[in-house]
Amino acid sequence: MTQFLKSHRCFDCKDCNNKSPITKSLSDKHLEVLNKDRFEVVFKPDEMIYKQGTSATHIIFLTSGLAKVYIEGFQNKNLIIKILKEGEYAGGPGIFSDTRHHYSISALKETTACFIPVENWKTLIEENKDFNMDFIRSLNRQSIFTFDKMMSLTQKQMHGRMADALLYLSKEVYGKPLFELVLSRQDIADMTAMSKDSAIRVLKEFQSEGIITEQAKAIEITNMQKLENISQFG
Amino acid sequence: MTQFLKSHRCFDCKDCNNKSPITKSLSDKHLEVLNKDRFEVVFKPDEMIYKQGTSATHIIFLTSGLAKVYIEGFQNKNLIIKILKEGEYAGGPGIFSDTRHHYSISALKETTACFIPVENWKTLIEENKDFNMDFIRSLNRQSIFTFDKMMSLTQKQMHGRMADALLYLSKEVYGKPLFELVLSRQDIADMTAMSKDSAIRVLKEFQSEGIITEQAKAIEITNMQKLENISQFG
DNA sequence: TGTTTACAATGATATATATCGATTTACATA
DNA sequence: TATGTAAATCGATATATATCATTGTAAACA
Repeated sequence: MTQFLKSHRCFDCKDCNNKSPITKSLSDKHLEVLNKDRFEVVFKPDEMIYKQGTSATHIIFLTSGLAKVYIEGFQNKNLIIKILKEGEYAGGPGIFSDTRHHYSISALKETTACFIPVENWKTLIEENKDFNMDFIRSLNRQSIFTFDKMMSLTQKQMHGRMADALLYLSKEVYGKPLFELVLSRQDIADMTAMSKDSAIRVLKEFQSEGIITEQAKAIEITNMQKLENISQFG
Repeated sequence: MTQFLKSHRCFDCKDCNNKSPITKSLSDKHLEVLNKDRFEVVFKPDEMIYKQGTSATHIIFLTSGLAKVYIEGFQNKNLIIKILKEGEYAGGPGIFSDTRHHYSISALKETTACFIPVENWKTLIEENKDFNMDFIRSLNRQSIFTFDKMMSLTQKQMHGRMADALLYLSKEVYGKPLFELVLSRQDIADMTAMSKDSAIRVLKEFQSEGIITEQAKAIEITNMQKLENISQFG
């Protein structure tokens, strides 16, 4: 008989709480609301967590692993809009509007996602002013992030966009200049809105100019200053 | 002595109410909160309503006219993200996060904007659940709109992007296939993330193919079906 | 009326980027 | 170890787009 585990890693939202800034302002009572109907699912690399177009019934928190959030376009062309890491959540803009997912999320490595019903999230919004404001603030930060990305993608050429993507991975996702590369070349192309071949070429150029070093499945940024210059003027 | 008029056009938010869906759920009491400290300013064409980078202290409603919302990039390259029309509002993602404006808004023709202090807006959010949900919904719809734009700009080539811009103007801004063109060629270029010269060229091509007709300061879409095809496959 | 000025248009050219075909490499599996 | 398969690489080429220099046009103005 199939067993659905309530929790693989987290036994209670209280334990998870310190990982996710968004839930900071919740009282024990409200953490219990969050905890009540949640369930966790473990995804293998490349498995889909959300599928664009499906019904948006749950908010997800990543309790472990890494996932890519991407919009599926025409002719198999995707655009990766962000990388989700442990402790971060994703609702998607459809949550309270048309209740559909406007992007897909898939696991980049073994990843655990915690699913929280939208109705419970709504309860928190309605009953806790601070949480509500934190949520709105987080939506706003999302927008600012998206605007930045849009400017990078539409106004810089390939080298500048690639620099931005590498800086994003290094600074915001991993927090260090040497990081494992779970993304394929195609993924990197999808982050920078260029063809796979171009992504390969630009990365090679960065390597031969000593800006990055690639060994096995890792990338190290060896000349951060130069990369930031390229980001700014490329 | 300089006179600051409380209102040029609207005497009370109650009168304005039917124009703006976002305020639909407000009671008389809360409309009074909205009304209390608001003030209107008339802008001449090309004048700046918000300047990117400045302090985000007010939400604005357009009570008349038309304005462009755009992000100022590097080397004078701007990206127009939307056109604001009568009854619509703009807060900007900085409102409740870093209290800075992340985009500029300037008038495209004589335009009246009503300024509402952020604190009053916040009061409404905190005291009226329905309004709060409407506001969140509206933020979400904004995000969906931005995602769509980002996909258009990064995954379509010039003709497709131009088609999208024209369809946007026709369907969402003016609501009809014949409309006055208050935008310059540079503006259109800034909407479609291409150079001014390219924008001119693509528009000329659309004209010679009978997709649009341009007379004086107006554009008419004469072959909507064809334009939609170009939008989809270009 | 002529003159200025900003905007629009256009052809020639340069540049950025995508595409294609052919190899190579890495890795999983028999 | 052999072998199949997907991913990465690379050069040649085609295409899309920007840039530049020039001309045209129409509204504003002296």
